[in-house]
Amino acid sequence: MAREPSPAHEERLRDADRSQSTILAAARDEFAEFGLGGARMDRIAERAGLNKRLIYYYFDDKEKLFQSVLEQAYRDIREQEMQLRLTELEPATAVRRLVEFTWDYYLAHPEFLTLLNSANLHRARHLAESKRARELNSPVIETLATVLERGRREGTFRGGVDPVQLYVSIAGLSYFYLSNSHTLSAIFGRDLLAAKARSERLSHMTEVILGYLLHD
Amino acid sequence: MAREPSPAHEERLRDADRSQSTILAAARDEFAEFGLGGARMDRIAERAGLNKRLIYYYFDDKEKLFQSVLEQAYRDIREQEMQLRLTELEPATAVRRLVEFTWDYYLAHPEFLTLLNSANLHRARHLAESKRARELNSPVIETLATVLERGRREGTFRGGVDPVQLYVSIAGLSYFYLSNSHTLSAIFGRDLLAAKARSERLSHMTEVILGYLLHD
Amino acid sequence: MAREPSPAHEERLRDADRSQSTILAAARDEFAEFGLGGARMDRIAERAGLNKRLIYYYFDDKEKLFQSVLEQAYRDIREQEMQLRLTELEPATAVRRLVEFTWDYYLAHPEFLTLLNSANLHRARHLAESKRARELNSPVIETLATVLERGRREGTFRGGVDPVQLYVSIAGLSYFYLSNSHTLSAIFGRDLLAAKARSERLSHMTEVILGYLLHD
Amino acid sequence: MAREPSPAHEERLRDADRSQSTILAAARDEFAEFGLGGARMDRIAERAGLNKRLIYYYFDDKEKLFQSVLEQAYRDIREQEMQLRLTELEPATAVRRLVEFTWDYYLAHPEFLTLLNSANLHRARHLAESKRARELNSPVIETLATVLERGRREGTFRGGVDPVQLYVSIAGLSYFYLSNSHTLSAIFGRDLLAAKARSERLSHMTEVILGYLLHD
DNA sequence: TATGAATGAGAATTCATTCAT
DNA sequence: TATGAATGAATTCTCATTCAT
Repeated sequence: MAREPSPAHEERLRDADRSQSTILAAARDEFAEFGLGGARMDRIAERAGLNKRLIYYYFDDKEKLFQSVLEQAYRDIREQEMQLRLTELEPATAVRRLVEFTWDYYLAHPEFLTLLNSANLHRARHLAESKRARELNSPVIETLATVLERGRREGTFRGGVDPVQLYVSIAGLSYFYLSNSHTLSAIFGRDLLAAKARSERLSHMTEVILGYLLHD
Repeated sequence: MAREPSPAHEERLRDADRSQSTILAAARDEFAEFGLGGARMDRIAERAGLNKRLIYYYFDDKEKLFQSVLEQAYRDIREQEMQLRLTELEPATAVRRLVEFTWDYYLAHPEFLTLLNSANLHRARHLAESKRARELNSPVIETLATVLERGRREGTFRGGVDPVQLYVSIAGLSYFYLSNSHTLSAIFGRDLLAAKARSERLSHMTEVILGYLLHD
Repeated sequence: MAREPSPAHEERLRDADRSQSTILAAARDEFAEFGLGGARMDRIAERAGLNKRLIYYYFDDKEKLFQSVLEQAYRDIREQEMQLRLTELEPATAVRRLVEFTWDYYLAHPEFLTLLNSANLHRARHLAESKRARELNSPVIETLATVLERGRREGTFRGGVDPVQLYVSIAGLSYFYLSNSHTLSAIFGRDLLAAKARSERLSHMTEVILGYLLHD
Repeated sequence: MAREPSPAHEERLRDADRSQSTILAAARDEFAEFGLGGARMDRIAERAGLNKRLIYYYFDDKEKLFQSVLEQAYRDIREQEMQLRLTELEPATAVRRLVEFTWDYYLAHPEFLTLLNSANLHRARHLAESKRARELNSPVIETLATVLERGRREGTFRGGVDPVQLYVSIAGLSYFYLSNSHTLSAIFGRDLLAAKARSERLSHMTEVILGYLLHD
């Protein structure tokens, strides 16, 4: 007997959705703070203000929960990248914009860095098992290719630049500095996250990337 | 009456040293493979072929063991950096040499990357507690400053380049690619560690750094 | 919407209470037999017929478990003391009654003695941490004060007797004999817990206390 | 070939004796502080400033070491009791002297109390295994019998007093107060070891014992 | 959908004791 | 007589997971 879903049913569904989101957010914070090995299901439940059993109900086990958190993290950054509209800008401005965006996003979402680290520690097993791994590919790569090509045609950019390599380089310049800010700060004996240090880093990175790309 | 240490006594001391080194190596591999949280003292003992109790005898607990492993890892890379003799090379060659060295070292010592990640996940607490943290500073920074200055005076390099920023950038270009090779491979759907991909990456990085530094 | 707890819910709660009581009783016996240091969490779980993990679930750790056992032991003896109704008896009879009660209680609850010894070995740390320490004060002290005062007014008891001192003395006469019965038996070469020895001890103690209190 | 012991040999023997005494003292303190179960062989070696292996060389194992400590503790108090010369005093003075001595000794040797407690927790197994257990019997018992008899003949003491019972009672009055001073202090909320409290306790105990013994 | 109670398999750490010299 | 190195068997405590409702 097919029935119209009752309002009560709908409400329960919304509750269910909300619970899952709450759990995902709590798990993301826990995994980000302690890594996959150090995260505690108990604490995730506590952070979420929900019963531990419910986590298992929705996500089966810790590994699958981590996988879901990881996918969500990728979806989040991809969604932001989608807003960039780089093709509407001058090539140099577009690249500068991408450098800034990457830097700002990593700064605002430090959990993204530690989640990536955890994923890689486990040899990206969690992505390999994800059917949607390829969907997590950045939309920026395509855009960047267009930007590079236009820059080259305009004569401002050098040719022969692989957009994937450039994308990875732009990410790496921010990533290493921020992901390792604690050890670097300890070793250099100064706070790499102070406002001045941050702005100097951003200038440097922009200069490196544009200095490399731009013809003289 | 102070006595000469007997040969037997000396040998025992060497045994003690050897045991500690063996444990450190085993722990390094275990921590690199599973992270601090995922590492198992049992497995470390097994890898070392020594009694688990002995680890505690020499290193007190897991945290201190990790700290020792981390310090050793830094000492290892610093020792290699010391051999570089960059000042004896032309500025551009010196920089190229440093890019290659960094890349090769990370490739040959993937455990260094994961150890760093673990250390940062724990906010470098283990370095902060290390009295020798500042001693872990890279000797290359000084050398790089000299190289940059000479290049600028010769007119081949641009001026105003902070050697620390550049050092971090060179490291970051290799680090991100290698540390995240698993997730990147999954997402791009190709093996980033294949020989061809590796040589392309090295070329790209060198071009980026030298393209940025060199005047035209 | 707050709901009435279901019968099933209530039963589970009762189970929880029952489990905690079972654990407490098992722990009391184990601590009494082996002391705090010699007690084994494994054995407590076995005695309780419950999973070891559950002990930690309810009592956090061994120390807190001991503290709970200790508080319970005090509550038990205080509850019995509360039944004594000493004020309804003649002063001399009341004191005799208290001596007998103390003796009988220690005889019937040898675990109380060893628990006290353990607590003192640890400098009463477990009581100091108990918010309810002061509540464990004996209700008998107050009663004894009344009894002593009435005896003095009647002219049968001597004056100037501190009820706390007397209470401690009455306890001490039984306590030392019973708590140290093993060493004393070994040294004297006779069984201090044989029926005859026990009745002689009770007579002696009563004579000491009343001989001291009573005017002639 | 029987030889005269060489001076060097003698010296070694004295060293050996000294080592054993040092170990015994260290063990006594450790057992007194932590009980038999809580004592650590490592700490005993550390306290003694001697190698742990040496303890096993002289005392076989932890149990035998405890037994030796216990025997030594009894020998110490018996030796002091031997100096009391109670028979040279008036009966009442002699008893008062014994009460004071017991109190002072327990105060000065709190380790004696905890050692006794530990011994009893283990059902005096360590004494039972000692061939010299009966030798540990107090010489005071005999003396006390003489004193009581003389007091009775002089008409100052009541008759029918068992010297063993009295000895136990005198010990018990001090023992309970001091052995349980921590719990009692916590429960009564005042420091039972403060100077004033101590002198009040001694007065009370003397009054109890003499009030019981003395005719009017 | 939601929950408190319960569990088995580990995991870090401890400890008395022995080895080798 | 004396010692530093080494060990196996516990022991406390943890953790992901399941049960029962």
